[in-house]
Amino acid sequence: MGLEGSQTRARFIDAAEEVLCDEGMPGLTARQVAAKAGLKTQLLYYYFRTMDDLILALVRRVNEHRMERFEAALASPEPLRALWELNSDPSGAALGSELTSIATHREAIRAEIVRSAQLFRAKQVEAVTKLLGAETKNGAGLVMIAVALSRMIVAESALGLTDGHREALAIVEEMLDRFGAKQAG
Amino acid sequence: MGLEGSQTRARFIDAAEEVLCDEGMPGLTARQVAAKAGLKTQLLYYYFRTMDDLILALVRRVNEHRMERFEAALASPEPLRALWELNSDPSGAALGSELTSIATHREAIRAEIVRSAQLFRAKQVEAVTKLLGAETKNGAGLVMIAVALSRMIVAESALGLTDGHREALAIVEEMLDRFGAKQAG
DNA sequence: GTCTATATAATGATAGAC
DNA sequence: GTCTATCATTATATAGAC
Repeated sequence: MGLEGSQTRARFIDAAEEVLCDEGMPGLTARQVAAKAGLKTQLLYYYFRTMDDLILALVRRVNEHRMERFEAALASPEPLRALWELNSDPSGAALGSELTSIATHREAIRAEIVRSAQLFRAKQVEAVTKLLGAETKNGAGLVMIAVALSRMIVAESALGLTDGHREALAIVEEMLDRFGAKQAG
Repeated sequence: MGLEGSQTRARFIDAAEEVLCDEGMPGLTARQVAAKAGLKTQLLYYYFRTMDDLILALVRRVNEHRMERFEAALASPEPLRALWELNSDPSGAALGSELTSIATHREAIRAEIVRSAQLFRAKQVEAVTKLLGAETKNGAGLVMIAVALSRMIVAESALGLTDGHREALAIVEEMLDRFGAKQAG
């Protein structure tokens, strides 16, 4: 059984994703990942040369998941709202923020994260621009606002800080209703 | 000379602010702060019982600075634009993001950060609502969007990821022009 | 492939001399 | 107040037995 397709290897990546979601980047240590996987810390270094290697594999995994969920959202009956909900999903938004944090502090992984973020943004902008059609000529700007807003709301909510969230969500709802109506009609 | 008013104590806090700006939360260690201050690591524990104590003092300092700059922005000839620029200032926006990160990972300091974030948001919402007057009934929502957007743009720019930034800034500029014109007229 | 044992560096923090 | 010396803990990572 090769290293690439190994089930044990996959368990480490699964555990890393869980840890990143629950504890964020500071918790992403060899010990915590191995503990979550129920495996020995030293075994991790049999499957991954370094922690950066594990994190790189994790980043690729997170991006694949994100892309799958993105395609599913596009196929839903109300794609704009589904996209907003995808971005607002606590675990998804948290992972997005943590990826930015990882990219900031780990040079070795930065390029991969930036590249995949660019790809994901391009896909989202393309989809939103198409969905909005003649409604606006600035789909990219709206995507930026939606992504930034959803991430901040999720991060702050985790702290119990919700001031202004209701009002911001009202703006989003108004736009979704307006554009959703145009799509349906 | 008491501990509170000590100049050496202030040097540690200065150094901590620099480190937080340059390296982010992972770099905020006793050794790095002391090195930046040009002082011994152990001396830090004479002035601060624990690292959390130092970080708490830093949080209070950052908030004071932020409030001062906020008041200055309000007094400027174009307050809305000055507020946007305050939020978009790389060091200010980076500190805002790092404070959220600290609050997420350090329970002991969370309450202080959340409280000051609530205070700052309330002040910003009050000011923007007043400045916009009859233009909008949702100043809080606009403040949320502006803060979230500026933080994300600053964080991404530091990674060399600028896709969509121009388009998002165009939306902000359009609104500043519109509301600025109403103020002037 | 998985284990025990260990190397090395960094972390927060304390004791006690001066 | 500042110093030297030190400790316990955790980090990444490796060596070698089985």
